[in-house]
Amino acid sequence: MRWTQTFIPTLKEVPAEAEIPGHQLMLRSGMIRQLMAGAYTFMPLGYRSVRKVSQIVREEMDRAGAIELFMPALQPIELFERTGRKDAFGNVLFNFESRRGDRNLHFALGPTHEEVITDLISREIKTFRQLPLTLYQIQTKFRNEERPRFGVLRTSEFLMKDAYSFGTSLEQLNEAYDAMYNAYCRIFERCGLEYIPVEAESGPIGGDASHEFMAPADNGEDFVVRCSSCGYAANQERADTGRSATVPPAQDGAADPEKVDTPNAGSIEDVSAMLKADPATFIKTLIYMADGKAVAVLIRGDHEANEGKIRRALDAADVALADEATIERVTGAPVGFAGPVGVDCDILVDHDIGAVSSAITGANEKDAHLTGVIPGTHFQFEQTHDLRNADAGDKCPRCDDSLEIVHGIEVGHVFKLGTKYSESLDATYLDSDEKKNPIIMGCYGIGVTRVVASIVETCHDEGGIVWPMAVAPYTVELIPLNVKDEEVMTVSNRVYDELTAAGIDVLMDDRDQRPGFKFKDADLIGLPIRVVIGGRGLKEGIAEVRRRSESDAQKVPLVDTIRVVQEIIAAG
RNA sequence: CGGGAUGUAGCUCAGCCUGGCUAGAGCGCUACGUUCGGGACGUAGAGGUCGCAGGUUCGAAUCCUGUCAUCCCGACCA
Repeated sequence: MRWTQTFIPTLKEVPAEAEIPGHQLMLRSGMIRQLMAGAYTFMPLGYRSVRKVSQIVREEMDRAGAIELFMPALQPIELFERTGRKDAFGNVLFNFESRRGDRNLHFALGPTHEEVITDLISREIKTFRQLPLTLYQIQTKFRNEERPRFGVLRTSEFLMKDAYSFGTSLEQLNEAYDAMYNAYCRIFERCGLEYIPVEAESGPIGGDASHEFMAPADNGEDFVVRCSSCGYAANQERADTGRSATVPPAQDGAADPEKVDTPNAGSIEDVSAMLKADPATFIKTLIYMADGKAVAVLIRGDHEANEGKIRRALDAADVALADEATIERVTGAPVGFAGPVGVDCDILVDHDIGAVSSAITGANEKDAHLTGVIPGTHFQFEQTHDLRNADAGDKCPRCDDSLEIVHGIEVGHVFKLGTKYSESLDATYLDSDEKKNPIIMGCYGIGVTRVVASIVETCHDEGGIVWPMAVAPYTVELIPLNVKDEEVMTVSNRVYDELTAAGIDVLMDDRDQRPGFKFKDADLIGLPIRVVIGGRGLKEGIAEVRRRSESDAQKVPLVDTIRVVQEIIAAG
């Protein structure tokens, strides 16, 4: 492709709306343009990378035995009502009505395709002989993001590969899951994207039923907890801590807690400022409703409660913070003054509480707190649990080292669904005993446009993008330094034709611009290999070949140019 | 959805607080000339309903009210 014949509007200045490097670079390199918040046009350059990533995804899905199909983005709302996800998605689901003749039809724009594919399978699959089967598509998804962010990283419309496996047994599910997991590793490796597979929150199936693939990036919205010695990695919601139970014995003759006035100070922050005390000496008492029953959850003041862990500790199906009325009934005080001493419900205690020797807690009385509260003495408990988010420095659950926290971008997710959708949409098969069973499903997603954004976000230097070879919009940027010089252009055109004939994606910057200008743009758009043809080099019969990732160019005899480029490509 | 900020030329921004003649700069763009190996220079130009609507005022980019849009922080995220 010749630059003058395509459409690559680069920007010298950083657009005001872009905050993070990846967004700035995609805008500046002319890869994307914004239409509105959360919706972007992929320009010719950006779209080439999208297609390269899509192609890698497609090849690896095919290799893993998945079969491609293409489903409608436009879907009847009724399917989401049947699975209960109309309410679960809430405002995130685009749904609207439209007239057709004298009828009013109610549609959704697909946020993902479990419903559509399960409905399809329910109609077409009759017998165990037709299974297992894994289907996938690469399609635009729609989610009404409350807050689109970071350019193409978080949008209301995005390109996603979604795959669904259907089987008759847990073994078939595990086989499909493993195949997808391995395919994902290959995909991210081929894309040149650093990734960490992490254990993720997986709902009722538990265990290893869900993994997220995270690209480590400072601007990532997710937190990954990992151990650098044993490789344990999990997202922050899921991560276990290697802490153990500590139940202190009751102390005889310990002084009673002292009540202090804390007018209008209901938060840990307020009270710690008022009493000049470290939040780590507080016990935070959160009143939760677990399957309709109130529970007081005790967490150290400087920690974050984790609802998933609380739910599992209580073996409850549903856990949520209690409403004000419940809190007042249980504690006898307004919100903000709950404490474990004298609270009228069960208590659930985090591991770290046992180690607090003398704590500040709510007094279960308006505008008052207790100091000198001794766990095990002033309130009793028989067991402690892991109830909070993991933190940097916590002990690893698998080895003796400690955990660290890194930011990450979620680029893929594999999930053992089980029979949630097959049951609600009646997707069943007949087994060899002629018995009807729900099909066992898995779902597997990769955000294609998000992968592109993650690569740009993580692969760049001061000058611009530094594309990994496999996903670069073009592999080579060929720069004739002076397009008015006939000899330079003759040679450049020849090299261009030869590179093209060798099957190499080449972009020739044939614009009538000064060399410095073109070099800057070349660094910006960041193609992996730069070939420069200039009058000076021509006198010596050489071209300059430079990898974008290296600072020095090598002088190559003109006749060897193609070979050298091919060698660089082969070396990756 | 809660909090904060911004909206002036294609882009980046000044001007607004303290209202006043024809609304500015740099970059980009057009023409001509000089230049030509890391974002050149000169000359001459084009380009603006100051987001939109209403109000206050003799007079509004500037003050007030509303509204829309975008961005940031937080909540949410099958």
